[in-house]
Amino acid sequence: MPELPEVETIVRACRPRLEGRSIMRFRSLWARQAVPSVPAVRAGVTGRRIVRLERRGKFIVFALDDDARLLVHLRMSGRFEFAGDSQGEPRHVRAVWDLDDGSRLLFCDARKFGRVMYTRDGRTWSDGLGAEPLASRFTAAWLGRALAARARALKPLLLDQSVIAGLGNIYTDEALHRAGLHPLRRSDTVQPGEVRALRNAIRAVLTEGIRRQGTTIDWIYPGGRMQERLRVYGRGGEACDRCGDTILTLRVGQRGTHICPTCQPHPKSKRNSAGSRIRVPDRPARHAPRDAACAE
DNA sequence: TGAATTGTTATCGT
DNA sequence: AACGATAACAATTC
Repeated sequence: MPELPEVETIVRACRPRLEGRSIMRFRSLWARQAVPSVPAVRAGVTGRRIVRLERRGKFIVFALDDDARLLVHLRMSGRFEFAGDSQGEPRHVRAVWDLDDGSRLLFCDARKFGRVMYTRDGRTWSDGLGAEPLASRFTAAWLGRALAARARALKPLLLDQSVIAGLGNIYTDEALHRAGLHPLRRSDTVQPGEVRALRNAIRAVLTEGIRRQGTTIDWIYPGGRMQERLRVYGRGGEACDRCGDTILTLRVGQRGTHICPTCQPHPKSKRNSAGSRIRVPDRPARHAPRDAACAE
């Protein structure tokens, strides 16, 4: 579940070992991770020097010396490891980069959701990604316009990578709690003072997350200490540190969601009855597998 | 065993 | 028609 702070921590840790290195060889042990294809990635990166290692949203960006980019998305369970760093054989190795100093970078990914993407389009590959929440342009005014431009529940909007890039489930819940906003609050009803609180809360949780090197809640991401500072995430049934009320776990947009009902009062009564309509798809409408049509 | 997790895509409803 | 909500999906661990 690496979100922005975890990815930033990984990038900072890998930067001294990757910047300036040349890629001698690339191997993929899981064909579907490579976009557009394993041969395309291999041809693109072999012999190239890594000029900079950067982060954009939750993407790790290898800026290559020919202006092409290698993008790695860790998705749920991806992680980087250097060969020899840990005792024993690394598990779930899906890709390997041999570098010119003899070191080897491993991409390990138990669930195989991670992606390694090669693009020559250094300028516009990230056009579909939203604002960087820690950039100076991420102001209350900008966020206010983004919220007002849509009529969506706050939490799904904050999780939408095309609006803001980098927030995931943990930091979204934390930011909403710190801002005192309910995850189902409609984005276009948020008042200016609340927008400022939300903007500041987002930056505060992400900054603190980076300072504490991310959140470690399971075996996927080791080394973080932000879990000690979480106020709602994973704390259903416990007392809110701020008001003492019991933290609730609910379901918002198919995501486990944690709130303090006192600090984050529900918007209005239950005016939006759309949310109460439970539509049961009588038939999952299984479509014919489309792999017949699009051979890869 | 089923729940949990991310982001993309297809589809349904308004 | 455009937008928002929803579900399915990829795969694995506990």
